[in-house]
Amino acid sequence: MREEKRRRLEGKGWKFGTAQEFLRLSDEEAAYIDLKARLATGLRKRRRRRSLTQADLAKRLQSSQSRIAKMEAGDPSVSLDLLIRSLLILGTSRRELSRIISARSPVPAA
Amino acid sequence: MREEKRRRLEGKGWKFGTAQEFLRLSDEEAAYIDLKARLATGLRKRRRRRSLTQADLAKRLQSSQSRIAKMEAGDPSVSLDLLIRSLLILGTSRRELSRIISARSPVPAA
DNA sequence: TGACCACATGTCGAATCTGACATAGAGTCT
DNA sequence: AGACTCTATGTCAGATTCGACATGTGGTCA
Repeated sequence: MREEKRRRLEGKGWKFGTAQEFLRLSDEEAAYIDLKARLATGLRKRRRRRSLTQADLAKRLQSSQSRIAKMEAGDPSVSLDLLIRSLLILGTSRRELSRIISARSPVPAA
Repeated sequence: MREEKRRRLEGKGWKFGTAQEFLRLSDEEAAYIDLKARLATGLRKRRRRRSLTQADLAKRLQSSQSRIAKMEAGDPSVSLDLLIRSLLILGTSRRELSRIISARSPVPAA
């Protein structure tokens, strides 16, 4: 992504420089964040359903507890790529993935 | 991703060290590649529908022609993140996205 | 043939993302 | 209270991905 654009996601994460910028999230940015939140929730749900702790899951994914926490929080330092790879490793099918993405509610029943 | 795992995607890209490794793609890896291919095709389709050249699209996405080519080729140097962001910028809705991902055919009609 | 045009491929410095670690809540138990 | 468990948050070196550029390929014109 472009610096110019990146720069709007200043500092650690979502904090923007000015209030108007905060209110002026572009459509794509909003869609991106929404999508990330859905995947994040989907991941947490699937982890919980298996009664795994973040540490357990981290081991399976060859990652770390802190990164799992960030994934589930939709942290800006986490890419869609990592979220999706994690879901796939948990055995999520394309069909389920598609459901997570398109469900009317941000927290799909499945 | 882990080194150990990465290392299997040696050299430039998909080429594996040995033939058995090539034939032993794990389920997640296969799903990941399949997903990437779908998004790649979806992107190309949407670009073509708008009669844009790769260079045109690159301008819109604030990227470069070569990266667009790599995206559409599902090149290993391209992340799902970039592919999805590009689709979103092209106005692809979550619903369409979900369709691209789950369609029975790897090249969804829409 | 040569001059374009759209696309593919390779490389590279810079930007971003990741796993690991430390540490800090918050909840539960004795 | 202290000990323990699970989760959240901050940091950072190393790995990955990025845009940009150069260059190659194939097609279509005159």
